[in-house]
Amino acid sequence: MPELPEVETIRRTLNELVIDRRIENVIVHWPKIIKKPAEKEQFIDALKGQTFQTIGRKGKFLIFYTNDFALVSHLRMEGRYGLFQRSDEIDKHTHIIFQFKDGTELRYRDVRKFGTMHLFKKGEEFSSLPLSQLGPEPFSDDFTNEYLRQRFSRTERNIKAVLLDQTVLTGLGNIYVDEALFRAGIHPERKAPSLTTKEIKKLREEIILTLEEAVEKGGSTVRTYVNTQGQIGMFQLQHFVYGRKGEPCKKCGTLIEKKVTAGRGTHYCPKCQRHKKS
DNA sequence: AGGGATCCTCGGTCGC
DNA sequence: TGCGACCGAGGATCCC
Repeated sequence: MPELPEVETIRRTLNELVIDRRIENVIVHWPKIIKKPAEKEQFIDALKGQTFQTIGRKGKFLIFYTNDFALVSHLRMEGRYGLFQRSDEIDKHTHIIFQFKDGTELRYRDVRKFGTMHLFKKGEEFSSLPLSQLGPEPFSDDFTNEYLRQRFSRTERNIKAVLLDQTVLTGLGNIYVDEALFRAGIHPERKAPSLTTKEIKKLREEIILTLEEAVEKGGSTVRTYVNTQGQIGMFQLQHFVYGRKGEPCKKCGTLIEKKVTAGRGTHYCPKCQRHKKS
């Protein structure tokens, strides 16, 4: 499930692979991935003849910029891109193909078909969903302690749910929320408004540090059973809690627990993240 | 406001 | 032991 560090790693890799390549044709095997425009033919016609200029990112969204368009792509759980030769065998989970003049092609694979693509005229991509409602990037100047305090104060939800909410902060998913909460010593079921000023400061620091370290390691590789080219992150080796249920805490030795919180599998150390009643 | 349903497939588990 | 049936995971959006 790619989150900010994985998407950033993919962005950097794709920038090397597809910039300056001109799209000769687009093949769509599963149209439901394309949410905008409504008809796949419009999507195909718009992109034919366009050249990839740069690739941006907002939270977990990739934004492919061409001469006239911004293609907003979300990988959800298992979406992945790869550059292939046209003669390479096509995997059954390949749903969208961007063919280039030189015989190479960018393929989008997605076993669960949960990923989405929205095509906008360049400049209009931030004005409507899915990008319009996103909160600040964790690395931006807008992501301050005071901002977090305000957002936490006007909800009754627990901190896990709030940090997963992309309108609060964009880029965190299940892995990095669990990791940041552990590193900040905060129980995932604490009510967001119960966090002290000191805890908010620590949490903000650990969110940034965790993401920075993860980007540096190329992200986390979880469930690597289908290994396409590239993008093999190593940050999973640094995980304190995610995917470590039943294993000893790296700080205190207590066994890591997992339970469902905010509808998500949630990993935590019951000792390092003791639940303080609010 | 916030919790639930929805979209998908496949690996894992259950039960015969 | 073999195999079909069923369940759950998971991000964002829509629904209520």
